[in-house]
Amino acid sequence: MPVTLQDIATHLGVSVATVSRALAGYSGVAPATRQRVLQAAREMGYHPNVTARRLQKQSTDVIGFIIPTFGPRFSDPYFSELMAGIGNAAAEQDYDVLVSTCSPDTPAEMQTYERFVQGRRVDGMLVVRTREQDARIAYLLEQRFPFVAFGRSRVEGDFCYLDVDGAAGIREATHHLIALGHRRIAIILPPENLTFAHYRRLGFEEAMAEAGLPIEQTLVEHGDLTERSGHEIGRAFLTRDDPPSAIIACNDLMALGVISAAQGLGLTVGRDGSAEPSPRSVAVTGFDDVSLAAHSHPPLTTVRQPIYEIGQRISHMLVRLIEGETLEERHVILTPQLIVRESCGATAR
Amino acid sequence: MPVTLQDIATHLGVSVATVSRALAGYSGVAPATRQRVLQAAREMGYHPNVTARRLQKQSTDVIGFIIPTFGPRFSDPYFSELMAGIGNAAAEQDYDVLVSTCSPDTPAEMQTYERFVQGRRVDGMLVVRTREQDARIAYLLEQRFPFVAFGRSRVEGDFCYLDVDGAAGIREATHHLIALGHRRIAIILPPENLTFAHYRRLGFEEAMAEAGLPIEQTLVEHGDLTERSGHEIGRAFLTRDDPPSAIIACNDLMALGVISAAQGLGLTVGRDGSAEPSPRSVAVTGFDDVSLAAHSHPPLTTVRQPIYEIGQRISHMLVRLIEGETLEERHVILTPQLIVRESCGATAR
DNA sequence: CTTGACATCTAAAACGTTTTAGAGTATAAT
DNA sequence: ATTATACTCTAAAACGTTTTAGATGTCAAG
Repeated sequence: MPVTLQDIATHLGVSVATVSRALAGYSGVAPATRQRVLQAAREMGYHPNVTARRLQKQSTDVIGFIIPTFGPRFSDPYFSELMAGIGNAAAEQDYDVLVSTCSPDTPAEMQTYERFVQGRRVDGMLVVRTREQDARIAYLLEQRFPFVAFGRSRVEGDFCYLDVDGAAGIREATHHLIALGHRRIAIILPPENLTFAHYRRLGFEEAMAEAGLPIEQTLVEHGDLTERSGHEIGRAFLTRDDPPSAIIACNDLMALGVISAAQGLGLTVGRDGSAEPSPRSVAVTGFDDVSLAAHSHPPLTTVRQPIYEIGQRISHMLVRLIEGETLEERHVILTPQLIVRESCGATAR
Repeated sequence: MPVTLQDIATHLGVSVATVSRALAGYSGVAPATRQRVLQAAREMGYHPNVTARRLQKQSTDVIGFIIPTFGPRFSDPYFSELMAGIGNAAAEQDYDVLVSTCSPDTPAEMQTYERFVQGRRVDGMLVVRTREQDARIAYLLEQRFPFVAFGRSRVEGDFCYLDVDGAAGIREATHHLIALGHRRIAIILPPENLTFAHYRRLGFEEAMAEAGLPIEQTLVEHGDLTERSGHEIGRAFLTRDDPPSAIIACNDLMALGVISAAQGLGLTVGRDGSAEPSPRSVAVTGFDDVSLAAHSHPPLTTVRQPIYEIGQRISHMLVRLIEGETLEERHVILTPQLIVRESCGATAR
């Protein structure tokens, strides 16, 4: 029993068309009539039915966002912040966000994309955690469906993306550790199929090469981006006979796991009083700068990517794309910033 | 140019009605015809237009979830896990989830609820982080709009909710600390207007009273649930002349903040070797058991609420409510479980 | 040979909006 | 007085589906 245009029209003795245009603010309706319509709409508590409007307009003003969740229990501050950025920017532009969660690279994930796209539930998609071979991107390209990716991919064809220069970020972090005297540096990379794993490895390799340092392959591991994974791999590194003096984790969650593993082994994270790297201490760096990073103990040296702003920006880009406006930049690369805190031992405790 | 029922109908020389019923699996269409329709639909790549279907059915099969975000930058592993639970359960029941983010208790928040409800964008709402006086709940009740709350509220009127017995959880945590010899116990409560703050305070008061211990009001503070807040308040507690020997934080994020503050002050969190509480150590407990809790250093003693399952359950309850099925229980209270780890000093380091 | 029952199908209405094409009526210009 | 020009309004189509009411044909029972 919600009030419809028809209700207002009959109540006022005019046609639905007139009511519609009066409310839409079109010209071609007498000021007096418009006032009457506006008032009646207010009094009768009219609220447009978006479904009907969507059917007519053949667009939904909704964007889709499918969160790749590892495992059923999924907990990551990174995504809540990204979500906030996406949601707020979308709301500003009068768009809604339809969200779903799926394990990456599964049939269920592709089905969800199809559900969103084929059912025309959304006008465009946001793709995050891009993969080297990304079936989602291939599919969206093939369907010629509007989308913006956070991250690059090897997939054939051009598409809009925003990415952070992970190579530069890790390069800087590595340089920093080298400058602090570290020579044996371990790295915990993201899962190999994710595009950003490639760039982060690259940055590490470049920095080590520039410094003329060899890379020991046994000090290069892939984690799954959880603190648990960081804990396990970190512990494995640190209990070797020849442990590294520094560990680069490719996201903050894993870095926090490494810190906890190190402390569990009685090691000091960061500076332990000696000027040089010592066997009783280990330097740790992360990537992301989630809000926990600043409040861990010791505070985490990390590479900051502005997650919230990234959410906003890809949201904006997608809306522009949907509305057919030309994008000033179809490919955006952001340079992340090294945030030096105490976990690498650079500053006093 | 997506394929419509009409397209199939003309292609096959039958009416849209027949195509529709054939696809819907209704009786009243000859088996042979049904086969022809099914095949044509497959070949032509037909996908129903959900918007049209929604308009006809007058329902959307979408549930709404508005995340209360403190501050623009918002980062909480708790919500990503809740979201995963809600999303997965919804998907199982062929429902979609429309998500938005708003600062709690603002006009913008109410507008978003109105937007969802009045525009009939969703068939029901999920309300989380309930407040003592909750305008959202009052509004939904007044509109007679289906919703399920995670948490109780003082508002007039009956509604469906699921809640965790926070009083019991904090009572147990407090008992545990008392049993370990703690007498001066501080607590960092959630913001006062949130309903669960009330119950958690209650649990604390009950446990202290049972043990015949006085509550010092200067050791009772309200935080804002961020690690930052935990850090600040924890530091304030610990730099007093008469610091508490234990601090109960009402969520894990704040507890992690407290731990980092304590360690920053050179204190040991958990056991420091002595059998009794010592001035060089402090016990810390949290609430939630987010996945970080198990991997912090020391691992966090906390009260576990099964966040993922809670998400699933409220999602299920809401769908039942929407579909007019009778709920076995309109009010569910879950008993949380104390998880003893090392941050309270009970187990060896 | 009816009559009714049944199976199969279709036309048309309905959902609530926007928009196109045009009708009707003033007012101004010729 | 006629024509043109706004101006204001409306009827109707359209969006793609579901569903109601009814049409048509077949067959069996009477």
